[in-house]
Amino acid sequence: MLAEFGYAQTSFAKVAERASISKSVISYHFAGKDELLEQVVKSVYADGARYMLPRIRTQRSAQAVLSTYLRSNLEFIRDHRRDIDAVSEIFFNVRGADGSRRFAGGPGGMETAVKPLQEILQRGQAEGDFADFDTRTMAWAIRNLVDGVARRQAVDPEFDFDTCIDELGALVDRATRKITS
Amino acid sequence: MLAEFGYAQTSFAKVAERASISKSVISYHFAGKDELLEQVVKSVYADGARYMLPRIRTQRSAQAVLSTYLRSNLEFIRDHRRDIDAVSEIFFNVRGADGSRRFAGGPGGMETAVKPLQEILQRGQAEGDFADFDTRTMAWAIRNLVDGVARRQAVDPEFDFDTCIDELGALVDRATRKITS
Amino acid sequence: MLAEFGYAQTSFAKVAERASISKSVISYHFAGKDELLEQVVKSVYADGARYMLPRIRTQRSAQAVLSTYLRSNLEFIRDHRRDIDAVSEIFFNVRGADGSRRFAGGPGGMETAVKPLQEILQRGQAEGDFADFDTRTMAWAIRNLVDGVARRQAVDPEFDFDTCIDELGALVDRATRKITS
Amino acid sequence: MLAEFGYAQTSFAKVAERASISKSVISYHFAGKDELLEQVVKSVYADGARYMLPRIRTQRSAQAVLSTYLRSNLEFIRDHRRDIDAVSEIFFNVRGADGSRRFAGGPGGMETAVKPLQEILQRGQAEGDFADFDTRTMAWAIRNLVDGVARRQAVDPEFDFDTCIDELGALVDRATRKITS
DNA sequence: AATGAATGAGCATTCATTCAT
DNA sequence: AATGAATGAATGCTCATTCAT
Repeated sequence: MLAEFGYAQTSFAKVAERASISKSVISYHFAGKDELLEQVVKSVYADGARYMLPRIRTQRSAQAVLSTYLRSNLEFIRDHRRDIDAVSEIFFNVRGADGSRRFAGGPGGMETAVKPLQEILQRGQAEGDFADFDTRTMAWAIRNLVDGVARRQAVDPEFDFDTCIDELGALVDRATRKITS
Repeated sequence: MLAEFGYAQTSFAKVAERASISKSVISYHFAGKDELLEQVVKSVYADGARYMLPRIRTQRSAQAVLSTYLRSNLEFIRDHRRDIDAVSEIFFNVRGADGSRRFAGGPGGMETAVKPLQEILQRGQAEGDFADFDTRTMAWAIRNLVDGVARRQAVDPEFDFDTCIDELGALVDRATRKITS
Repeated sequence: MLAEFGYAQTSFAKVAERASISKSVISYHFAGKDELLEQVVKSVYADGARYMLPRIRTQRSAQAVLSTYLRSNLEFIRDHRRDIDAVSEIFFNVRGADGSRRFAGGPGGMETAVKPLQEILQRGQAEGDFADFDTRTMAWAIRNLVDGVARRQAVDPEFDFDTCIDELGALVDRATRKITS
Repeated sequence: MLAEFGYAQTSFAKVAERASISKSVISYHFAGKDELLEQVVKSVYADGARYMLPRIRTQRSAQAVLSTYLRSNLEFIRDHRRDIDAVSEIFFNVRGADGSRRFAGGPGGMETAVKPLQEILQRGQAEGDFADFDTRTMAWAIRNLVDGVARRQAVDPEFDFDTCIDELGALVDRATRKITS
């Protein structure tokens, strides 16, 4: 729904009609629109973590962790396209009264996603596998690469997911790996 | 306005109040909300092209062109933050009646941005400067990196633009350059 | 309301204020302005039929049927002046996007009213009671006579309904009856 | 314009666009919307009088005057369909602030049309040509018959004007003529 | 637990009109 | 004489939310 029509065009009325429930049941179960959306975000992030973490945990080296993180994240996006689109809509659109993005630092916010990634990168640099880049910028860059795939998937008819996973894996590898002569 | 409150919270009424004009003057000058937003997008893209193109044209090699493209694009984003945010909002939110993104392929759409970038990458590969990657995926990746900066700028208090420009320049260089032993 | 202020001056806001309800309740109960008006028309026509039909059905000869049709229709108009005025407003004013009258052929449209009248006239001619006139023109003429009474009632201070019923009955009788020497 | 789209859908903006003039020129030349419409009504009524009066004046007997009045009026309606439709729209729709019909008694109002007709009928009764009916009701009835033709013309695809003129002439003749044995 | 009816605030848009040029 | 720009009021309608049942 969110994924299909976008945030601005998604109303309780439409959601309720689509789900064959009454509008008021939404207000009944959630404190408000924002709480409903927060639940959606939390739920998708939990699903994502449930898929990715077991795969990542089998890895030892920072390099392998990063590569597994990237691959499993992209696989999750590939297999949960509508959910991911919905979360993008929410993350991008939900604002407080002052106009600030509500999900900026909260659950599902970028901070939550960037921090652990940055830690992997720092470990890789400490272990001598990664080149000497700014870990925060690299962490953001990788997140942008991943999130961008969700958007590309939505609009690019030439898009092939498996090629993309391989290519981005190679790209990130080249971008992070320390060159040894 | 758009940059500050987001698409869903930006109404004619608020725009008019902010600009100290009447609501109806907006409908008077533009055929509708969508036309107004289209004008904003076109105008910002024209500004961007006016800034970037002269810089890019001084370069010869694909490598230099790419690096200048990236740097000048980031500089433009740095110096036109509100405009860029506004365009992000519009690009992400404006939809047709069927829910499809209206700006997906049009002026300012991703296709318009990805195509020329892809051509630079193809030239670089032909000239033997760039590694053997999928040019379309790389072009999208670079666009995502650039657009992600606009978003990071909006939410990351630790963000330093000049570091970011240098780091992303190096990142893209490592990700594209052919390794010669 | 419609009867009082006319179609163009009857807005949701005024209706709501008059009825001491909120504007939105109108949109809640009806799909739109046109659907609301359609319901009004249907309802008044149903009332009219409920009044007229039992009276007409007691008659046998086409002459008696016509005279009872006319009299009962005028009585209904006399006793439901506001409703009739409202329906006139709607019938005359509601248009499609192309400017065509929406109710021209539909329920409450002239066709619906003219057809059965024409059949009575044809039967009367077949039975030898009515003169040799064009039944369609006569049917339209009788409808115009009847509908005109609603309008006259609205503007003519000298108007007396019972005189009018008698006079129009005699008029139509003279206009339709076959002269036998 | 009025004839085509109806009163409620006819705005200065549309009129101006159709006429290739600026909106403001309308407000410039007329005191307001109502004055403009009044001019339209006056103009059409003057045209009607210019067509009908010379024809009527050639007649002597009330019977001949009535028949010529009817025929020439219908001919004028046949040949000025759009104008007549426009006037119907105005007459039916223009209201004062209190909701009263502005043109009810004024130029083009029913009173103006009914009075002279009633006088013809009274003369005919005095001269012994017409039966003993209520002249005011008959005058209104004839006006309704005539005005109804304009409406029928707009919606009835089976309508044939020349048949209608002959039939209504005969109808009114039967309805008014004194029966002499 | 769930809902249908109702609501006030807000929406983009159109209206006839004004006014400086 | 004529107009383009601008406006306040009003339009039909949607919104998330409330509340009695």
